[in-house]
Amino acid sequence: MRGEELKGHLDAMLLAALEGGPRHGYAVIEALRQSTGGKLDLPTGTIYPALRRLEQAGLITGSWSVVAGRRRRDYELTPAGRQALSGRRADWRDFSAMVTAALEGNPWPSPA
Amino acid sequence: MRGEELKGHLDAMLLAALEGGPRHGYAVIEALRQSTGGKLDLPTGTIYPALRRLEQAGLITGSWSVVAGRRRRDYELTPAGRQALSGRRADWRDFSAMVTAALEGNPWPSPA
DNA sequence: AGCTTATAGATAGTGTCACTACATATAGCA
DNA sequence: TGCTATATGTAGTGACACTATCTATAAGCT
Repeated sequence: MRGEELKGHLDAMLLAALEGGPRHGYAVIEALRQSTGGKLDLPTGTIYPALRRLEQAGLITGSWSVVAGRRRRDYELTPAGRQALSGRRADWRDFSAMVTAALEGNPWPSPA
Repeated sequence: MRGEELKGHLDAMLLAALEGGPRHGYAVIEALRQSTGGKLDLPTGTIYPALRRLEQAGLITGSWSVVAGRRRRDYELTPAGRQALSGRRADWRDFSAMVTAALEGNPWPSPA
């Protein structure tokens, strides 16, 4: 999966991955890997900065915990995050419909 | 339409806009505006550099002409461009299926 | 004891690319 | 004379997902 393609859509997917309940970064990676049948395999260098960005934006809140001797930062959707998620989903529907329309284009040529 | 969202998908749309026959940059903008019901309204600062990039990549070829006293650069798909277009269309189908899957996610929580 | 893998997090730096803002020029209309 | 549409172009910016690298613990294998 070429990197550029993802631009602008990552946040929506991260929020969606947290919709089912709190998750830490590593678990988000796995959740997305599972829900996309292995197609989306995000590097840690992508996910951790992105989660910070979402936290700073107030869309998720993080809290530290220690499980099996390993520290985790669990993230949870805020109300604003839930709202943002539904907005992003709508955006995606619009966007994908638009691109699909552009790719289907005009069956017959209408030359300038 | 936020700019970042488009990243990586613009080339496919430009190639698609040229599929019905040669077009110059300005006409490509209008073609995409029409085929997307006005949703995609590309600025000239986006389209002209992008067409250059595609030309340099060998996916389209351009030629100057003068119509009604105005000079135009008409672009046409090369065989490589047609091949690239069908590849990009397939990429888009995969990509959009992946994002949709990620956004639908898991209905019930499966906490880590 | 030593090695590898999985788990878990982080950051510095890079590269791509669509964008804004601006500049140029012709044609047609009011 | 000015405005709009047509037509192309460049310089510079900013966003952001990426690569590469680092730290650290636990579990499993040999």
